[in-house]
Amino acid sequence: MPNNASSKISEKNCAIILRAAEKLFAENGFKGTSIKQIADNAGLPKTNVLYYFKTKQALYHSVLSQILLVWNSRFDKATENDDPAFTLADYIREKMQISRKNPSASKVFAMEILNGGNNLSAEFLDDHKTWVDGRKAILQSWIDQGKMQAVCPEYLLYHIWACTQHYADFSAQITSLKGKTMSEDDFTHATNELIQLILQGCGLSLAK
Amino acid sequence: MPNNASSKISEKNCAIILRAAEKLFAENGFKGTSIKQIADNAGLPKTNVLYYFKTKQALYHSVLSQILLVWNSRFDKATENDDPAFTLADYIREKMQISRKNPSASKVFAMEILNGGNNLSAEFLDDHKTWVDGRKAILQSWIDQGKMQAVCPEYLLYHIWACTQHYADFSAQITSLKGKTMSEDDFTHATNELIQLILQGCGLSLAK
DNA sequence: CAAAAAGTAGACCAATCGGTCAACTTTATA
DNA sequence: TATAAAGTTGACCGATTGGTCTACTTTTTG
Repeated sequence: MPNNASSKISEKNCAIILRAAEKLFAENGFKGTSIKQIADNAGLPKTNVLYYFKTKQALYHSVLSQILLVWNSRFDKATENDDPAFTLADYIREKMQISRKNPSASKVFAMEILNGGNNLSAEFLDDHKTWVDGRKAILQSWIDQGKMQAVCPEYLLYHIWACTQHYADFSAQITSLKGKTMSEDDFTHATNELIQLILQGCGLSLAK
Repeated sequence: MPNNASSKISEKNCAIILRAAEKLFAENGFKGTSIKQIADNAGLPKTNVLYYFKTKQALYHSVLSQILLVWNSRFDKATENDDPAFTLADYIREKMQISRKNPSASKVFAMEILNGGNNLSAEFLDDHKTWVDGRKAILQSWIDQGKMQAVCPEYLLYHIWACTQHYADFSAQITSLKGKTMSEDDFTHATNELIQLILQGCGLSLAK
């Protein structure tokens, strides 16, 4: 567990371990995943995993913070002067891409929240709240400017998260209903349907 | 584990055990919950739990099927002649009520799907697909009749599920952001916002 | 090139877990 | 009320788990 990602070996092995751990935690949960499983999946002996990550909890925390680190978006930098329709459509597209490209990350996060979110740092929670407050303010200003219909910004955000994350978290259900996993085209279709639903639901449109 | 819910004692104890198990499975997952914990929570010795439910898996399956049993809705009996706006609003209201009244059930189901859904019976999966196919047909007929805008019925269902279940499954995140748990009024507000979003997103309105 | 640091790895351990067994008490029934 | 069935319970067991210890090899570095 080199704090400064020193050597090449350490960097490579940690990455392999984190990838294996993320996948297994997503499939079987924290308690349902053993260090041995992670080690086998990473092609390393168990002791080696414990060498880089002192405890299973520490490894889980690393997986979690690695996931949260990547979750930034162009919406982060949106301003009152931006166009709501374009900005929201863009945000939805980004979140759908994350669900498509990294479903395991979404699942681990979902499971963490589902179980109470007690492993999320106060720091992350603070940052998250700050981000949400910022987005709410921008949405409200768009509403005040008459750029979009008066909806509650907070619940709008919840609904966007819910729908986009659903395609990662509930992929097993969708696969079962479709009889096959969602293709690239299916994802594009779902994304367009969702953008249309949300924008129109807020009285917005992408048409120029 | 009396198959025919014979005696009063069996009935009562099974109910207590199932309630405790549902709560704990929702909080800690299948592997994260021990029979001892369930027994303690139910106020019974561990052996007694194993007397009614032969294995932990069997208990989990009982919890799961008990959850699925309750999930019927007035939408089940909707027809082509019904009003889409009213029917969908009603369905959303029902699903939001379930999230409010029985969040643990929703969480257990979510976790099951998240982990692949391998504990759901082929029978349930079949019934579920039949239900979805039926709803899709009704939605499509509403569209064909010009009663609502042309949206993909399948994805619309996904989005309704995603949003309504979000309020149960991600309650920890919402609580963290709000600084308090959602009140009855908050839930009503969220429900109205969601109904407005979905209906308007489908070109519908509740106004007479 | 030698010493230190980093990485690898098997043996091992205490704790916990799911589940069994046998002995007992309570409840239902003929 | 006698007998069977249902319910209760502690003792116990093998398997798995997270984690430690020690010894070894490889890599880095002065």
